[in-house]
Amino acid sequence: MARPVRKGAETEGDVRGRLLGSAAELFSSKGYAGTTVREIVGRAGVTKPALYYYFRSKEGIYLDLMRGPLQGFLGHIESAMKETGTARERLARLCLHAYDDFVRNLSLARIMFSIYYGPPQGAPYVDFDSVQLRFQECVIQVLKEGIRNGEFRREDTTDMMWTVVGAVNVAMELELCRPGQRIGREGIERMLKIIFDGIAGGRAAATERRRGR
Amino acid sequence: MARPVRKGAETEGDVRGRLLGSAAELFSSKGYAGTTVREIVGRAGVTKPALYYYFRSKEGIYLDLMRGPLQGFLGHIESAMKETGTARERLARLCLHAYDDFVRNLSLARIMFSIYYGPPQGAPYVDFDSVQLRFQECVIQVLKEGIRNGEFRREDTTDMMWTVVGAVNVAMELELCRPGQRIGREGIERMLKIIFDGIAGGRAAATERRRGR
DNA sequence: GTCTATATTGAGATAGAC
DNA sequence: GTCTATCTCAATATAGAC
Repeated sequence: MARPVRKGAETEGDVRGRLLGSAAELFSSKGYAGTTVREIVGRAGVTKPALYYYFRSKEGIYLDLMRGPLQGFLGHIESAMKETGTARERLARLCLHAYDDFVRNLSLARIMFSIYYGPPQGAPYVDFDSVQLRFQECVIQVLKEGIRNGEFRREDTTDMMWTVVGAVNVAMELELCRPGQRIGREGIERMLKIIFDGIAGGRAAATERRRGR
Repeated sequence: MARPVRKGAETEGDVRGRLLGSAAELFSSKGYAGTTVREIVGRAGVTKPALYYYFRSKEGIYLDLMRGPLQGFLGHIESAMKETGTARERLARLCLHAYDDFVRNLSLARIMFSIYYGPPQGAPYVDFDSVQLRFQECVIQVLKEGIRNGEFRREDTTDMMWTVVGAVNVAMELELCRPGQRIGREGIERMLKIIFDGIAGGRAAATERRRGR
């Protein structure tokens, strides 16, 4: 044998890719401040100058790591919004797309989650908020369509949106802290059914409302 | 003037209390690994040996900080379970107690949240899970009572529980990342109404179900 | 591009005076 | 109990050879 050929057969192959993969796992399992560049390069099988060559710093590799999945998520919800169907179907698809994206990038999602909801740990600023906001806007938009066509009651769409977002979030959170006991896609659909029934419009709900006022 | 009298007039007064307060704010705003003991003692107006005297280490002050609120939370939900009323009322009270407790200890809640759902950041292990599990058990217990007395449909209580927990969590998360735009107690009550309507039993829902099968 | 070797800073923790 | 002074080690980052 000549020297060990690692290119192609590896998860990433090149040094840059191995560094990104290593950083993702370590940031995800120990946090940003809790991870050292020694560990990152050690797990990637290279030395420190390699990291400082490809990325300019610890902050640099962190930022490079975040950008991809965030852009991907935005793209996926935009294309999910183009699909057709009832409001219930479209909302379910939107939520499941978000959940699938989350599970696909579970490692990075964990560190994003902990920095978005928790302390920044000294990590450089990343605008998670605008992504979250865009998702909420999409949910509200479909809810309003559902109200217009009579699928949902004519009530506060913000409240409805938060309830829907809560269901998706709780499925994600369960995936983070108790993967065994996860709700999964089917669980999300069952939670959404409960919520949709709770905000249902149409005959029964309409008469009930007229009676109530 | 003699030397500045700080006792009593301070938030905490004694050195130990000032150290705890300082650590709470710093862990909350910078994470466990992102906070240094120099910062903790600096903000508390004392020097390092004082911290190592009262607590044995950085891990020690962190653990002392977590224990109180966690025990308090457990106590509050147990006493909330003793109160009476309809299942809807009891569930709402349970959720609002949890939310109130969260808001009351917002600083610590932030760091708990980020370590429970995210990477441990090198912080020593704390059993957040059993507290969360106990809350979930309580929700399920009241849901089952609601099914027995006809308030709720006879369906999967786990799905119902997750939907309820999702609503509470989303209110907490909003408090963490966008305090201005918070849903608050009233928002939780409105979300719960949606969910309760979605799982409602009684006359209408009962006939609907008999028809559906 | 990737290494060895090292600079520099600041981390957690402690000895010992008062 | 609280301080000054200091230990030890590991952190991020870089210089410069190959």
